[in-house]
Amino acid sequence: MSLRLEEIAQEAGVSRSTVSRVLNKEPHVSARARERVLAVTQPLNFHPNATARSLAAGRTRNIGLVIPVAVSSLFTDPYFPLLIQGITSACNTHDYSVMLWLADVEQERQIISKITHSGMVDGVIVASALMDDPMVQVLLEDHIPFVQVGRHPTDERVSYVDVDNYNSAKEVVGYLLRLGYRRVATIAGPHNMIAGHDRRRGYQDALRARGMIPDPALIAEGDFLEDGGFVAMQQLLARARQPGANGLPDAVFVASDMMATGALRALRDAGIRVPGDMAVVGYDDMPFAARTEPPLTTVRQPIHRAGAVAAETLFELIENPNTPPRRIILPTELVIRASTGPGV
Amino acid sequence: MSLRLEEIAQEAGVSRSTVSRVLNKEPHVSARARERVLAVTQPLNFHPNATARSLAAGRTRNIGLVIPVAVSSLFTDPYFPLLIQGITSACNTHDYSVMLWLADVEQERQIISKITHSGMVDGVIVASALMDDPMVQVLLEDHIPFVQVGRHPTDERVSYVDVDNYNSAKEVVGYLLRLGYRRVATIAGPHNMIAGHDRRRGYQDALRARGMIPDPALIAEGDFLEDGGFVAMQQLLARARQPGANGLPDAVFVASDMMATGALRALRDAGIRVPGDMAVVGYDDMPFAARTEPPLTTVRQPIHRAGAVAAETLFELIENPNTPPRRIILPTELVIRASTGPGV
DNA sequence: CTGAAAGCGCTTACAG
DNA sequence: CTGAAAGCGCTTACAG
Repeated sequence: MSLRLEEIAQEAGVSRSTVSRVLNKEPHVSARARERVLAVTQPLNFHPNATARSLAAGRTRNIGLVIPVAVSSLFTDPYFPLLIQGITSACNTHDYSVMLWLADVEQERQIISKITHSGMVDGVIVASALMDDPMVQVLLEDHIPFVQVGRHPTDERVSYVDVDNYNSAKEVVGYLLRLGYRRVATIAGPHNMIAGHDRRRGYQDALRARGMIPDPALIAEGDFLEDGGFVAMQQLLARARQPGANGLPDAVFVASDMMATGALRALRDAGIRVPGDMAVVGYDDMPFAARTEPPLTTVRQPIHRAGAVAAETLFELIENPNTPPRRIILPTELVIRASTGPGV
Repeated sequence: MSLRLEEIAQEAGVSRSTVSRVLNKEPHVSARARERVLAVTQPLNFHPNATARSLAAGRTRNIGLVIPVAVSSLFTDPYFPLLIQGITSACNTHDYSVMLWLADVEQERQIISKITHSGMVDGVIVASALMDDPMVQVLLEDHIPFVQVGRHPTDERVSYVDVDNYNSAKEVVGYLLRLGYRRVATIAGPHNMIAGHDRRRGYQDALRARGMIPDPALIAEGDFLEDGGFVAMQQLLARARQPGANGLPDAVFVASDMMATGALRALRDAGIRVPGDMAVVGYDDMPFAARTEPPLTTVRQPIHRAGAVAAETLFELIENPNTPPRRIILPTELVIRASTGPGV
């Protein structure tokens, strides 16, 4: 169907090897040969067959992006589009392509083993793995270069890029405390996801740092999505109405902006004013966080950049197989808006 | 690194050809040979090298998903994640993989020609092409099987899946008219995107069908995103305040739910009540449409399904090269919620 | 610097 | 039904 190196070689009056060398930008080619080859190759917009090239070279220049099962429902979260944009943008500039797998419950195992055993990709990015995701072990055992978006809690062979969820959460809760809020609740992310876990710990330790004891009644858990935040806030409100309860929280740290919008909606429904009756903080600084009612104080994390850095780190691991595991923490930033008010 | 067919063959006591046949589920293999092969292949979780297989077979079982430049900013729209989920899900069940390209301004040409000339994929899905996207011509000329999500306005060689944007828009505007609204405005999508174009025409013809003449002052254009809807609504309001204007619209058909949330925000800011002062209609029925304030009357379109159908159509085109162009229209549904009120 | 040739790991007529 | 062998279109030592 398409032209082959052979045809180009004939046309240019050189050997197939030389054409290959020119196309791969290898150094030891005479200027003359190079010109001749490019003279026929450029106007034709010729690209060598990627499959044959992969087979011969032993590398595909493809990376896999795997978004595991339990979080694929999270795909309605603007987090993933941003991450994907970052990844594809790095791939474009480094001449890699990305294969996308949204791993489905029953299919996950099967997909992973296909990926790892069939040589479709040179490496893998795992987005938001669960804390106990077995996929990571498979990748490790099979020596597939991979980087995880989100740190691995225990295994230090895992390369990752993440933000400092623990300290950033601690910081923003500290900010609430300094504003004078005293019953600070949290709507945490899933405890089996590392970001959920770390932000929750940050919340707890911020309280402890002030000599306060985290009250389980002030901790609800959501799934990082809007509805989850809505339901979790309703739980918090219901608990506050129980006999013997200590009344409404005066502030809440919500572990994602999506959940925060759900929480705001629950508060609106309940006639509770923000920040007058309750301060609200989110996490992510999604584009919409500046436009919620009221605008959301939140923690900005560089999602697009995390994607790009993850990809670039993966390229490094692929191209230098002896690179030790890379653990990269990207900076966050506290963004103060109206939802936390002036304090009490 | 990995095992090859050769090793499996030796272990199973058959030839490499036979192993290949078993793995490819070809019919003419004796039960005995099949068993022997599977006996060694299954426990090992063996997968033949995808690259070698592609090269030998002349097909990759990969499809490309290309989201062109001008819409890649739209990637913050939940539309794309839903579409992608539909596509990957069909790919999983049909044993295809998807390669993802978000084509960037300068890179688009380059990416397309790499895709079409290097044989990385057997076909391509083009999501939301601009009406004059040159990529389509390239795909056509190079005889690459492809299907577009969104119809092509003129070229009947293009296979696509779409919804009936024109009639569904006409229908929902007709609904507003039957409710008694008389100054019905629209916030249209970009005129260079087919969906924006068609929904706008549907709006205009619904008015004409009632003997009304579309008033340019009642037509604003947005980019399908939240901010675009916000700005467009502000324009509409500003025009209504001009000297000689005929006052506020009493209803507005917004061409996407995202823009509708922006429009609602602009109305809230301006102290205009929905639906009391102005009825608002969206398009898409995104998950959040049921939770806006007030909940949004909208047109439900099956985005996830469109992705799956686009993929399946592409598989058909790939596997039966003589298939004539397929033009598939998926059904929409009018979803009535509070934002249009009981009528006047 | 350059070319002839082996080889990447499969699939698939072809012959039996 | 099965195997030996050619061939897919490249890359890359190897020799010169």
